[in-house]
Formats: sequence, structure tokens, C-alpha cells
Amino acid sequence: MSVRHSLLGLLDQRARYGYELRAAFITLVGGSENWDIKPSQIYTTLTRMQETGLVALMDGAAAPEKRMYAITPRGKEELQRWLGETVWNAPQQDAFYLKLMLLIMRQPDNAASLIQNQRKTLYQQLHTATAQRENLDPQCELAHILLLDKAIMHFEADLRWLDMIEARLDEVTRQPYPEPELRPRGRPPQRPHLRS
Amino acid sequence: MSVRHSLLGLLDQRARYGYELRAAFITLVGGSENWDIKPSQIYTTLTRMQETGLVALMDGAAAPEKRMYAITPRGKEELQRWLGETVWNAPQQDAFYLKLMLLIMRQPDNAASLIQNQRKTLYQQLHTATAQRENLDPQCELAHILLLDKAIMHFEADLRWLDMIEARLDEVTRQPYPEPELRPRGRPPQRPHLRS
DNA sequence: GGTGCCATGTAACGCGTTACATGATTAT
DNA sequence: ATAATCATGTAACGCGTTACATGGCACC
Repeated sequence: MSVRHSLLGLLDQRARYGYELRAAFITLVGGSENWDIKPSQIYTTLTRMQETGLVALMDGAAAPEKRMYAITPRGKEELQRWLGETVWNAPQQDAFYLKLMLLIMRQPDNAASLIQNQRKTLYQQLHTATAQRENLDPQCELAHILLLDKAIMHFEADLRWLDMIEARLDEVTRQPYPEPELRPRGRPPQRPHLRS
Repeated sequence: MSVRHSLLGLLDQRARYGYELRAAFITLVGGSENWDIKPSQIYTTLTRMQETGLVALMDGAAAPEKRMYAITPRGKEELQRWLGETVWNAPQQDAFYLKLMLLIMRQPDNAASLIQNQRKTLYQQLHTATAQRENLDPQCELAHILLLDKAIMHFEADLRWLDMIEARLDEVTRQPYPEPELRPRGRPPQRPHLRS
């Protein structure tokens, strides 16, 4: 969802070609380590946007092997609409939580080490982000600093969350997995009563 | 990535059919408000997993219209492998950041209201999560409480982050968007020097 | 007789990745 | 020479959503 509109935003500044758009996007998010966007996605997205009428291919008399795209009025509308929309952070689709729950069902004794493992990874990610942040110049890369600040705050929150889980791990492990309530077809769970 | 393996995990407990798997998954994550998974995804995923050999369809003499799936040895292997993997939280793919940056380029004066707007949404989400948390019973839904705690902590972090951004908004707005360094083909930006 | 739950799908599309493929130019 | 960068794609696949479609059974 974001990529399409970001391209629209960058094309709103001026007409650009695919390769340039990719570079501009990566610059915008502060390096390909943070958000790598593959060339293939750029080009397929541009084609789709062209078909939808959000962008138009300019005639390339001037730039032979470059395909310059420009935003259309429809594209400007759509960009404006998107900018006005508030961002809804997706609900809790947490891969670690799922993994932990499924592990607890299978091998509850391994849960503690899964948590330890995850903590290590988070520390590492936190460290990387912090180091990256130190190397940025507030005078000209303030935006990237703020983006990293968010990452750092989230990593810290995740670490505190792991502590909470660890503290109550025994309790969690002891709670049974709640089976969903379903009244299936087929045989209702009839206890066999003697021949009617 | 998580759904496929979650189904595998649930099938590892015992054989189940699609409808049941969906209910079990939703129960696992604490309700469809948190993580709604569409029936269509369940069935297509099961088909794909069957083709890959991770699950097998049982012969349905007993359950005529239900398609019972069981995990295969290959499936158990894959589940075990996945459980051992640590979860790498994706780098900073932040839709709000992108929107803010693009808005600053287009209409810098609207940035403040975008932030206000986002803050409102976050407060609302925080409130919803908090209310939901209150209604859970620690005696039997501790896991769901922990999941909500994570959401709450992240919402709080996001709100603090918004404060940081707001505090430095003027500064950010004044910094120019850094154009990516590209040395394009075609005409290198040659200042016309008199006929050689 | 209708509403809602049980149960299973297909089709089409958008997003994103990996792998594959091509060819020109520029810098070392 | 050759490696890096510039520049553009295609094909296949997995994940996820929306919309469409079907049909049986249970309860009121």
C-alpha cells in the first residue's frame, strides 16, 4: 500500500524513471538496509499504475532508453486522498506470539530458551539501530534519526514485553489451550445409547 | 509466513478440517478483531501445503463433507525447523513516516494536522486495547492479555514518538529532501562548452 | 419460512520476493 | 579487461483480500 503511493508522491515532485524512483525511495527511507525495494517491484507497480491511469509514460524522444513517468490528474487526486487518510496500525499480528504459543503446546520446556533467543535477537537489532543512529547528522538527516528512534523505542518495548512474558511463563504454560466452540455436523458427539 | 506454520502447529495436535482450523487460529490469537483470517486463505493454504507434502488429506469415509487434514512427517520437520528459527522483526517500514515526509514536500503546512490526526487514531486504538484487556480473565486468558500488553506498549511508544516528531517538526520541515546521487546516462549534465 | 451457522471452495487482483535475463556505459 | 553502476524488464510463486458461489442443517 505504501509503495504505490510513495511513487506517486515522488512523481508529484517531477517526472522520473524507474531506476531513479527506486533510488529516491531508498533515500527517503534512509538506505536500503531499512527498506529495500526491488527493481522488479518498481517496474511492475509502474506498469499497473499506468494501466490504472495514475501515471502516464512520457514520449521518450529526449530520453531514449529511459522510461519517464509523470503523474496524471487522477494520480494527484489519489495522492491527495491517501495523504488525508490516517494510518491504521495493523492489529496484533505477532509472529513471535504465535510461535511461543505453538511451542508451549508441543514442547513447553523449550519455551524459556525461545524467549532467551528472541531477547538476544532484539538486543542485537537494538544495538544496530542505536549505532546507526549515532552516525547520522542531525543537521541534515533528522528525519532518518526520527525513523530510527521509532525502531529503537519499539525494540525497547519488545524487550520489556519479553520480560513480562518470562515472569509469567509458568502461569501461561499451565493454562490449557482453549478449544474453539464449534457444533460440527456429522455425528453430534452422541454417547451411544442402547438400541432405540 | 505465520499462518502456514500456525496451521501446521494446530494440525500437529490432531487432524482437523479447514473450518475448524480457522476457528482454532482465531481462538489462538484471541478473537477475529485481532487477527481475522479469511476462509479462502485457509483453504488455498491447505491445498498448497498438501501439494508441498506438509499435510495430507485423510480419507473421509467417516466425515463425508469435511476434509480432514493431518500433518505429515515432512510437515513435522518443517514445523520443528520454524519453531527453532528466531523471529526477525521487519525493519522500519513505517507508512506514517512515508506519508509525513511526502506531505512535507507537498504541503508542509498540513504536517501538523496530520500528526494531530494520527495522535487521535492512536489514542483511540490504545483505548480500545486497554478496554479489551480489562475484560479478560487472567485465570484463563493470560496469553491474550500478554498479547494486548504488547499492543498497548507499542501504541504508547508511537504516541511518544509523535511527540518527538512534533517537537522537531519545524526543523524537519526546513531540511531539504536529499536527492539520490545518480549519474544518469543520456546527457550528462554537461555545461555547454564552446565547440571543441 | 428466514436467519444464522456450518462447510467448502473459485477467480481475480495487489503486494512483495526470488530468480533469471539483457545490454550499455563508466571507472579502475 | 573487468567490475560496478545504469537501466529495464519477465516469470513464477507465496501471501493476503474481496467478491462470488454453493449447499446443508438448526433454531425460532
